[in-house]
Amino acid sequence: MKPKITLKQIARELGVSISTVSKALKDSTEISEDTREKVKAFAKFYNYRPNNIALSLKNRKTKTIGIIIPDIVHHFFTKVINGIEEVAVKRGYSVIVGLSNESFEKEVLNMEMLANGSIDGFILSTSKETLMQQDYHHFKDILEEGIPIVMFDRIVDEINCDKVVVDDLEGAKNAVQKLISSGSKNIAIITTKDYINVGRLRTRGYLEALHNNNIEPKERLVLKVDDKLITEEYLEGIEKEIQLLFENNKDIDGVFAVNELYAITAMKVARLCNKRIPEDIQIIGFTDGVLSRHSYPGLTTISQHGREVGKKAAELLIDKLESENFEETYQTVIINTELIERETTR
Amino acid sequence: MKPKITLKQIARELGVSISTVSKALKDSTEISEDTREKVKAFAKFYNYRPNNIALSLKNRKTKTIGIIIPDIVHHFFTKVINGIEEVAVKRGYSVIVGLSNESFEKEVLNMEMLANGSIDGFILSTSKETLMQQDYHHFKDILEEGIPIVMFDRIVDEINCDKVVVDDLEGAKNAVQKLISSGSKNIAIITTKDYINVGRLRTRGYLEALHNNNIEPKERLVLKVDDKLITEEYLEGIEKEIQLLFENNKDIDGVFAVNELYAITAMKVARLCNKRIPEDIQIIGFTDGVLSRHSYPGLTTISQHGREVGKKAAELLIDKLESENFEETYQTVIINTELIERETTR
DNA sequence: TTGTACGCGTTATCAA
DNA sequence: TTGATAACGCGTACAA
Repeated sequence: MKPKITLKQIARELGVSISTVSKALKDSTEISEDTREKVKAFAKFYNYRPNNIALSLKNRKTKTIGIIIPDIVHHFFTKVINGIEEVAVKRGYSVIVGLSNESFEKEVLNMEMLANGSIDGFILSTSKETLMQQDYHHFKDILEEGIPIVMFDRIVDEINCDKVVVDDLEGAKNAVQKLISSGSKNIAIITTKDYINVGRLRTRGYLEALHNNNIEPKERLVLKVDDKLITEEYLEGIEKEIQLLFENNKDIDGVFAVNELYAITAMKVARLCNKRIPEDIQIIGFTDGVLSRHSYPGLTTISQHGREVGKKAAELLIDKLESENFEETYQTVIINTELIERETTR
Repeated sequence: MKPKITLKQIARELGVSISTVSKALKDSTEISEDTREKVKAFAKFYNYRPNNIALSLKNRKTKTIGIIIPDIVHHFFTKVINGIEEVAVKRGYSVIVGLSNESFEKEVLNMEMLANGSIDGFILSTSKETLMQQDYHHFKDILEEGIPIVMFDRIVDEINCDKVVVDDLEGAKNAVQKLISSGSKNIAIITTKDYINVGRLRTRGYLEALHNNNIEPKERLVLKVDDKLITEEYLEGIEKEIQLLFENNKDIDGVFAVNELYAITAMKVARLCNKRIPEDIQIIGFTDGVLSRHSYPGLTTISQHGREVGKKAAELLIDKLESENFEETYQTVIINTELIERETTR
């Protein structure tokens, strides 16, 4: 076993001082050609690399980004991480991931932990519990400490920081417009409870699209699923709720689901009701997922471009981190959505 | 803005020495009740928390685990991360994620970067390129440096370290046995090229199951897909290959696919060939994914228990990190698979 | 009971 | 051209 070598050890072996070694390795002209070569050869032989921790302590910069997300087993978040990581490595940063598991407490703990020197800034999407309780003191505290935050997707309006969001309103409008244009008359929406801003915006888009086409919205066609953690039993719960929606509203001929799971479940229920897709009923989802592409029939969706969200978020954060005069000016970047037509629409 | 407070600042404010503050905060009896209270009150007010970086430097332990995986947009890996994170936080560790993107170079770079003090140990799954090139010097180097590694799923036999694997052989045997028991006579396997040990083992399981049932394996029923990075065009490539398999072997009445994507694609092709599932052809996959559960019809699969893999890997690693006398004894833990019957088998 | 000194690994400044 | 010293933030052995 040969543990990592340090400047000190090199210095001792070569009979020079630590600072000489340090300078030699950085090609400082202060050091003679001779010793420079000697030191570099030795360092190379022993595969010397500066210790990141020591550098972090000295520079007061860790060159790592903390990502806090509610759930990693989720295609959208995973795409976002991918995007973040891509620009992070490109700009010399590492990425440390904390999962809140949709819990307020875990979100707070995780952030406090990482904020104690482990990271230079955060990129995060808020947990459901946090959104529900509307307790954002941890975000405020961390910003107060001078640690920048970039929020994405599930953002908090009350917090003043950079944000990257998907164009939920416009995307939803496009989705519903597509259904209308293709002949659906009675369009249901399967959405989340209102405290999730994402669901709220998509619901608004649904209503606006209806309005633009002079269609009277009907309360009975709006299903707000109680959005808890996804467990096996809960899944059945969603299915039951959607089943009820279909049974009580035999006239439904179009469905806009605010996420992939709801859309897929709606397809399943439609099949159970012997409705043909897309002939009898059109379905459209909102997601970036794998399910949509590989479902049968292929699900038409509004793609969220999660990767772009991540890339943009990382750029915003790193720009802020590396700007000398960190101006107190924040922006909200909106990433456009895209309608991907597959087989569940006509 | 109120930046993080340090021991030094507390000491200065209170007119005592740094070590007094340090001791007071740890309830040392060396310090008088009086100053202890005073210090603690002050620290609490200013929300003092020790700086992780300084602690890491001092203790020569970062209390963080480096995870290196080929691809985060992948349900199995995501489950594994989930498992790792769960036991990591429970035992006071953070998790830093590096993506190799199936590239040898990125794998090496990422590991070298993190090995310079950022992490205490690695949990990793090897990239395809690394497996293909069979160049494992970076693993050796890092182990040499005294940094423990736990490999999972795509392991490397030549490297001496702890490993956690799914029981690919047994799982594959069970899958094929299920097909045989349910009446399939001509069972095809859709697998990867041999350099992926996982694919190799599953292929062996397929052959063993056939053998156990006195069925002669047929070369023409074995499809080894050229397993590159998954892109849109590549996806079509797989589909074509499978289509060819079906067309050239009209007698196929059972398919064992070594991953979810192949299985789903096989289902698609079967539909195109007007084969009823499971009446005319049974299909079974090998995965932990979401696709299987939500596909139509629901895909029967061998579940890999990714979460368990992650949990076990994290336990092995942390145990090793925290054992005083890090014995040079390594184990390979095998996580059992489970047959989950859905609608693609009879 | 409190404080001093040292070390973790590095770099920057200043002195030799 | 080289080296000693201080500093980043913390904990601790030892001295006062």
